Amino acid sequence: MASKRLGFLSQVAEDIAPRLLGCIIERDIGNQTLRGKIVETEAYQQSDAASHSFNGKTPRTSVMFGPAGHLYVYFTYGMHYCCNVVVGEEGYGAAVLIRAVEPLDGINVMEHNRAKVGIEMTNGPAKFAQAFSIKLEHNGADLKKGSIRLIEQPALDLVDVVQTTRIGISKAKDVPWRFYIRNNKWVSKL
DNA sequence: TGCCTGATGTTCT
DNA sequence: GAACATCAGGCAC
Repeated sequence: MASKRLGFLSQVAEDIAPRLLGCIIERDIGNQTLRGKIVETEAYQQSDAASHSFNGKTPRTSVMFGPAGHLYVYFTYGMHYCCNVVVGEEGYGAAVLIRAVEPLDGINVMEHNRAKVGIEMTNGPAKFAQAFSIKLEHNGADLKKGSIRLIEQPALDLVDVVQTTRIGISKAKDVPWRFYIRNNKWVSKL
């Protein structure tokens, strides 16, 4: 019964993170549909000290241990939400953080949500979550259906994908699991 | 332009 | 009680 769609999400996080670049995120708000292209991701998985799942399953991280293709939303720094795509085998805590997207449709709604225009709308994980109005209530949402959907796109040419170390973390900083689209202005700084 | 810091709340120890 | 996968504003240069 499992849909063939998003089947690639059952691979390991560091393989899926670059594969998600170029994929489309859709978000229904009222009678509007926001669409954005993923341009920056980071991989996190259970054996990784920087991952929320590193210390095992907790009420907060239980979604990460669930089936792939769901949304893991967490609240951080007292004021921000970040959203991840749960990946890998069920029972193994892995996810890919969506760090930045390129707005395609519903840009006026994103501007309203962010009170910003241009790249400031979505060039960071918390900015993206705010622009798309993704909050804790969406934790565990199914990305194959519902109001937030992930649309698979053909894999990008590897020459267009840049792989670097992750940013904004204090552990396992040397693990090169951050991926972004080369020469894309919507990628977050640093 | 780039560094520094305050804001803020959930989670875990 | 401390850590935290952040952001934005203020200030120095």
